Amino acid sequence: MQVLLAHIRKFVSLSDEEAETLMRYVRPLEVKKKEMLLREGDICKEMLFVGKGCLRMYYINEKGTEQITQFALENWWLSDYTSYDRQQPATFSIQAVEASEVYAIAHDKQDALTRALPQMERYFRLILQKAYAAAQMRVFFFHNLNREEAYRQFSSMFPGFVQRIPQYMLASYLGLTPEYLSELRKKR
Amino acid sequence: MQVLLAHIRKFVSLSDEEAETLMRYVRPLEVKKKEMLLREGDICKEMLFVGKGCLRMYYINEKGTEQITQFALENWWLSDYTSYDRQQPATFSIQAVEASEVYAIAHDKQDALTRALPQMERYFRLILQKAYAAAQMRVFFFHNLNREEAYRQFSSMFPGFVQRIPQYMLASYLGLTPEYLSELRKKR
DNA sequence: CGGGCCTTTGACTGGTTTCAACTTCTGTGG
DNA sequence: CCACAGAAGTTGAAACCAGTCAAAGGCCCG
Repeated sequence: MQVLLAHIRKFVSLSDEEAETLMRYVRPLEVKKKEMLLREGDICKEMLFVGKGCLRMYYINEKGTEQITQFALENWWLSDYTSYDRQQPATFSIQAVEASEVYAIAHDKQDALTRALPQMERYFRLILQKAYAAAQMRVFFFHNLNREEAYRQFSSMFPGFVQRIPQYMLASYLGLTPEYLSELRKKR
Repeated sequence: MQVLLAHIRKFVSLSDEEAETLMRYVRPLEVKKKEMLLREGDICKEMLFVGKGCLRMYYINEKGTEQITQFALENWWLSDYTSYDRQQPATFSIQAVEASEVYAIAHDKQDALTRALPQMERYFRLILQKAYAAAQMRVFFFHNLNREEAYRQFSSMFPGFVQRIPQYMLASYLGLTPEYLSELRKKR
């Protein structure tokens, strides 16, 4: 829980007493590798914060293969926000890539939380602003670069992460086939 | 200004008196077609709300051609959020596609605004949540569909909008060449 | 009415996918 | 602790989606 508190305190102030209050609205959970946190079609009832480990969000495309749209590492929030915002069936599934420590805030408790701790409204605004900014930059990169350049760029930006996940997941995230990624790796 | 007030009131309550207060923090501006609202390299000092008209966000890629990453129509907010959030030089430029009515909120006034009207913190959180949700769905569509399908999907989702903008801008936004788009239009 | 920008057309090119077969790695039960 | 089955990664050939380039035609706006 300390990881989450530390993250929040980077954006807003929170006394020890307020931290106590906060913890009553947070559900901590330990998940095993490959454990599912959200299934396509279910309602996304919680926002998920990764304290330790790694999650992925994906869907099954028409060819029947998994297409990864997002990873979440330490200190990132992950949700199907369309499902969360409107409480409608999810487009995406969320699964643990590694054994992970996750902290969840439920949609139906978020109102009460922000009433109890108004500064949390600001915190959520700021993390969403950063997440949206990252999404804009992602469009920039993947429009601008071809697949090969995208792979090299991504590898050099997150060298540790590339080792951490299976290659076929990286291929899926970058939008290329495992075969082609294999060819690129051979080249250099 | 009524358009903005109406939009805010869809998410949070705002008395007439509070609306008065709000207006002191908003800069309304009329822009002509092709007028620039942000240039790459400048600091994005404001969030922009489109009351009427249409804006586009773009950058110049290494080949020297404009690459559009986003459009904003009526009731949408647009900014280079990386630049806005960290007050650092912008990656993108923003320009009016049509003559437009725009309402701007300055970064250095946003704090004072949310102190004067705490419910605005909630408003911004909610519109960012929706914007981020839309960004997630966009990744879903454009990973899943090939260029032809993306074009047909987009045309059927926003038939009016496709008429409203020049073809080369649509091509740029969808990430294909004007020549190829022309070929697709001929086909059906 | 003219000039420049937008759109169309066609030939050629290449980056990337698909498919199928083979090899290597990994984890689970005996 | 080893064996083995399934999962993950590699290789190569053939096909295709989409880009590039060049040139001509259409259309908007001054």
